[in-house]
Amino acid sequence: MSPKEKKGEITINDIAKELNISPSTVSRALNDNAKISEATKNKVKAVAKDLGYELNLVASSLSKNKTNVIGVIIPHLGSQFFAKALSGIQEVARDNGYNVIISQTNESVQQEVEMTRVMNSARVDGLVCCLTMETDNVDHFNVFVKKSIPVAMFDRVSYAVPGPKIVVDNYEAGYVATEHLINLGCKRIAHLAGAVSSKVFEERSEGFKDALKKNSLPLLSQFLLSSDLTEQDARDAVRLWMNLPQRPDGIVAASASSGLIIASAVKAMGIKLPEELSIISLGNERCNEFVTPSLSAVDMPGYEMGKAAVTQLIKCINDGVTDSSITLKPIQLLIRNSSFKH
Amino acid sequence: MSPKEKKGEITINDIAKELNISPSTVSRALNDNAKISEATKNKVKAVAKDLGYELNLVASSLSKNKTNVIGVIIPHLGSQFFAKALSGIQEVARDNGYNVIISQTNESVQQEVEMTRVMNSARVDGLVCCLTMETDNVDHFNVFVKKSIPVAMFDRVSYAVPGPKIVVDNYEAGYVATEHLINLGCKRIAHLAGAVSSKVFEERSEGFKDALKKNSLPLLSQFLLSSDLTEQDARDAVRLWMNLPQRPDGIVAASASSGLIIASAVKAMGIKLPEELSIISLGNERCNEFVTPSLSAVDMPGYEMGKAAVTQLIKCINDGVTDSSITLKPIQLLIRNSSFKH
DNA sequence: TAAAAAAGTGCAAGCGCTTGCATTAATGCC
DNA sequence: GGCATTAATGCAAGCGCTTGCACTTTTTTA
Repeated sequence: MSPKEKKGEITINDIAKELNISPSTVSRALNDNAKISEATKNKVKAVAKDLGYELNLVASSLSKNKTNVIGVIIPHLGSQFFAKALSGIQEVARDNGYNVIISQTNESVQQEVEMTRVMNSARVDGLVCCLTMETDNVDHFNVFVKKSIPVAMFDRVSYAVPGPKIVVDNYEAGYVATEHLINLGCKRIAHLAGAVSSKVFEERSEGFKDALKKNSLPLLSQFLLSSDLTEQDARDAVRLWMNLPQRPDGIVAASASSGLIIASAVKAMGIKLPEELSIISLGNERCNEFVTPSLSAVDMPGYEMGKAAVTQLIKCINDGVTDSSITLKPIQLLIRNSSFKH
Repeated sequence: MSPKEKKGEITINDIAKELNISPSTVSRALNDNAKISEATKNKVKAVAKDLGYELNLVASSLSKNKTNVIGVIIPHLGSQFFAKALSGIQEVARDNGYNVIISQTNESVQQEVEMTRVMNSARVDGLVCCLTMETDNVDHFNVFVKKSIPVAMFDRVSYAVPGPKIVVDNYEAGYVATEHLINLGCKRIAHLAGAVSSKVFEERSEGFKDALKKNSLPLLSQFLLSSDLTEQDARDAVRLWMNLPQRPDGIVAASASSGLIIASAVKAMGIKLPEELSIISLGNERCNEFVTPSLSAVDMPGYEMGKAAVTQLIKCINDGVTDSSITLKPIQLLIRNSSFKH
């Protein structure tokens, strides 16, 4: 094995030796530095290609004190909303020359804290994250704030951390969905809400309530349920509502998956959708098109949120951290067969 | 701004100065090197914590010539199967002290080539990937092979690249699914297959054909269609089949999403599922439970494949590249309401 | 045509950490 | 009590690239 192959890695020094010039010239040539003559650049590039040289990003990062890496911390990788968001994140990052390293918290605050530590160690140039449901203390982001490493948050955000926030107008989502049911003639609308501690779900609830109020419809206390939106929660809610003497004639589900479960549970009870009951969910999944009846939904633009988050993040990386806050609209109302004109 | 804060980063030198010892001792102490006394270790760790020191992985990687990063190249981040796989990949990686950097090819070979270049530049310690549908030339992986950087492939793999291969037994999937329909009494079973160029789909087809043969059922040529499994392809297949004088009484769809579309298209034609026609798809999605009738499927264990891929990869990183090839079984047959006893 | 400006390269330090080897201090042995 | 071990620490080079500054050569300007 010749010494050149020992490490299997070609460096700028190899190129330099080959051409009898200095490594600094090689570096500058490869980076298209204006001070290097075209002739030299061409020679260098040719040899680089010849030898199969590929920039060592690790070394480059160290000396430039910039990694060109964006860290992503999200609750799950497996769920549709986040998968979409991640896809958007990765695309924009790639287009701007950034790599992205990922991590999932599984809704555990402890994991979230741990992951910020890892991201810090990796010296990411920026962070995009969606907080855990339980996160209220956000001190673990201080490391980044102190170093002016921008942190962009989307969906579940905290205004206690400076940096871009990308959210959808959850209030409007709740409002629009509810109003849609009202326009169809529903009079007794129920809402399965998410944990009150979460801004996202609180706002959706507010939108729901205001839509009722604006339309002079009463809000029955049993018709507004808060939960963790687990499968069991959804089933319990359905059981409770459907055993009421006065059943609801419309349901607004706070999440895509709870909507799906509610619809399925209701159907299992033999209740006719949408004739006896209209359903709409806040958050759309591909499923919604395929179930019978297809499920109306307010679309939450995960992909767009991901893109927007990174776009803003990169702006901050380049121009310094700012507090830009983007509320994505319009939220698309997808009217399908689960909501019906009474 | 004091000089210590200028960079905002605490280094081992800062700790060394604070304690009047050498940086090497600090480094060793932090790494729990046996040659360092407990007393020193404790002092060092205390000061490190005090100053808020966090290892600079970039510098560490450079000097150790090991990044502890695993690169992932997959077709999409947004699709359910890959999202699951990614989730498994990330978990195992994290548990073993690896970070993962991601990229998606969008089924473009050119992107795939580009991404291998990026991963090489990032000096990943290992690569896990699922090839593009169109990938036949795999020369772009040679860089890694030459450097003995292990490459683990899952689902869509190439045996031309050394390293672990994680696949499901696609033949068995096709076989089992078909047999299930046969056991229900289906006599005229059709199959919408994927591109023949793909091993995955070819094997599923083979399983389908063999199941028919084994059970002495004829294979009608119009009943075996190859396609790219797009939405349009699925609709076309349904139209063709349902206009036949002798309609099929069972359909095996080569993918989860085509199965969903087939079921939906068939229902739209007023055909009764599962009374007139049984459907099963190779690949399961959450949707399948929620559609009516719920869709039977052979489950493809994405999450497990992801985990297995990284597990094998890390084994290779530690012990050298080997060609371990894992075929995941048993594939789970999820019998739901779309397949019915005739 | 001499002086000034511009163009093109090279030198060498530095990014923060790791590690082989040398050095010193402490302990054990006969 | 002198010598060989062992334990604990420091030195300094090196990982591969970047970059401020110095230097040389060429071109421009008056």
